Amino acid sequence: MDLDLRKLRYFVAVAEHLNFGRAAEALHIAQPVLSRQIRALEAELKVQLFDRSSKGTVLTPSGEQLLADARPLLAQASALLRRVGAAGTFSVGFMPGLIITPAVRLLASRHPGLRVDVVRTTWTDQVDVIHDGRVDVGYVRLPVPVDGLGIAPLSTEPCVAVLPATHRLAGKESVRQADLAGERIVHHDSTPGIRSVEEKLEHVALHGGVTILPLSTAVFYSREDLVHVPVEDIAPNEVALAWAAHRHTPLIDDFISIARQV
Amino acid sequence: MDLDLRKLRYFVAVAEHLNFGRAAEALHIAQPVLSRQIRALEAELKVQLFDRSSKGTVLTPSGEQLLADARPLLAQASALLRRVGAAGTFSVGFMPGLIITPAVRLLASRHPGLRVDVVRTTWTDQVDVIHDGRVDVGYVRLPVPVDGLGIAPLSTEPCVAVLPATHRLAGKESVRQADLAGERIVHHDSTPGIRSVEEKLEHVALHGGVTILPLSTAVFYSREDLVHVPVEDIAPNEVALAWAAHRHTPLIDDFISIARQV
DNA sequence: TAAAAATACTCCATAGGTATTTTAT
DNA sequence: ATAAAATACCTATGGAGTATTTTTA
Repeated sequence: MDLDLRKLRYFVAVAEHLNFGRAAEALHIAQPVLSRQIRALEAELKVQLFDRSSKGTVLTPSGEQLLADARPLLAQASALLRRVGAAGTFSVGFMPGLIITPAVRLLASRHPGLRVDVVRTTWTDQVDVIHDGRVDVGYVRLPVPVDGLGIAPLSTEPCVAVLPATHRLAGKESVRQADLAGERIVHHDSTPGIRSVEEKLEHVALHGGVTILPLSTAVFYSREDLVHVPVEDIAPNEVALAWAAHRHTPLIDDFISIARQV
Repeated sequence: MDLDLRKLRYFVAVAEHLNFGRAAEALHIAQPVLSRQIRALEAELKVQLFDRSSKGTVLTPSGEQLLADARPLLAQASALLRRVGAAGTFSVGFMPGLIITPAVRLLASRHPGLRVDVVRTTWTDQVDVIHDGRVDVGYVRLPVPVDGLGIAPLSTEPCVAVLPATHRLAGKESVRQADLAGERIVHHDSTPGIRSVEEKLEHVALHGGVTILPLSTAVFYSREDLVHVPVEDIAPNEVALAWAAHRHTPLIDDFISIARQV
């Protein structure tokens, strides 16, 4: 009748290891238990999930199908657990540089007794915190993977180039992308070891590179030895509010309308 | 460790009835069992879900919070069950009047061995079939409640007024909304007992009313005794492809790109 | 006193464990 | 012979039932 999330979790482990013994080890249970549970799951679903041939275990098409649904379901379940634990508090995620105080204040004033938390996010976890229930809504910088999210665009802001105060372009009113050709541009992905904006700026200051940031981020992290110059021909950065698409609570709806107004 | 969906289902029943005895009856279990299960759930979650005062049972804030997450989670779980049962087939929903054959053919030709089903939907269930797993993707007519859906706009088409061949406006090249003032306009919602386009048209033919339909729908259901005339000043109807936002399978991605091209 | 929920108890299905067997390379 | 999964068998947890008690309007 009801799906058993424990069995589903076991199934995902087997699907990931494609080996009952190692999956059982990862799950901290004995291998025969796992074999039996997967067989039970197959019986309950009336579907074969794995082909256990001698040369290894592989997913059947039904198994692939189940796996595609199983992961988000388990994620949603654990998000539910996290949220129930934090009931009575409303959490708002935000990327560095974004000012969310007015909206948060307004929400708090409208709902006396509600505790409102703010959670600073990064490029890498700005959507994760929404999916896993750490926040109810998040201010994100687009583009983001929109699967499973509701999105309300809020504002756009120009991008600036951040460079050492001694840089040849430092005094300019504005620059174009072409002016930056040949510069050492510091990206999150391209430069290993760079995990935060602070580190990015440190890198720029140390090695005389350049990095591109949304204006508010550049202002937020401004340093004496660095300056920023608007880049004319880069698409402006878009800020949006995002939430788990399937959720519908009065608080979330309320916050969305507040964020749109502010 | 793992959330128990059975207990969650019990919880939703109690939350809906706000009475353990009646909820137990609806669940076909004994009342003491339900009391014990809810207490167990509260213990597992370390949260009180109901205030059981003498004058009745009410949800606590934590309970409200849980309820908001519980319903979509249970819906997703039952959608999962439905989909696993239908593994190996890909189902496409469509509203009447939409031509989906080329896209369906193309998908089938690209995936030999795949069974492709088509499911005719209505205004009222065009998104339900996506959420409950009866279809993998659906051609929908906007606007739809977008929560939990991924949407890809496909095309727009003009709206036409459908009226009896004998109507005073029947011969016109086109009409404006003002021309229809004073006519008996047949809507889905406003006219009780109207459940399908066929019934709507029957109503129009019988009582000399008028109804507004997207062009393709009017053509699809054309009858000898009815004619249709473009309405200039109604926003064109938008057709989109929609799918469960959290799902990501190669087949869905493939169909999306096919639908966009066709 | 009546209605609603909780408690006491019994029974059984099933998850988990260890030891062992089957199966295919 | 070895590795991987399945089977056999045991224990204990926990779900479901009935009968009963507690609580409060």
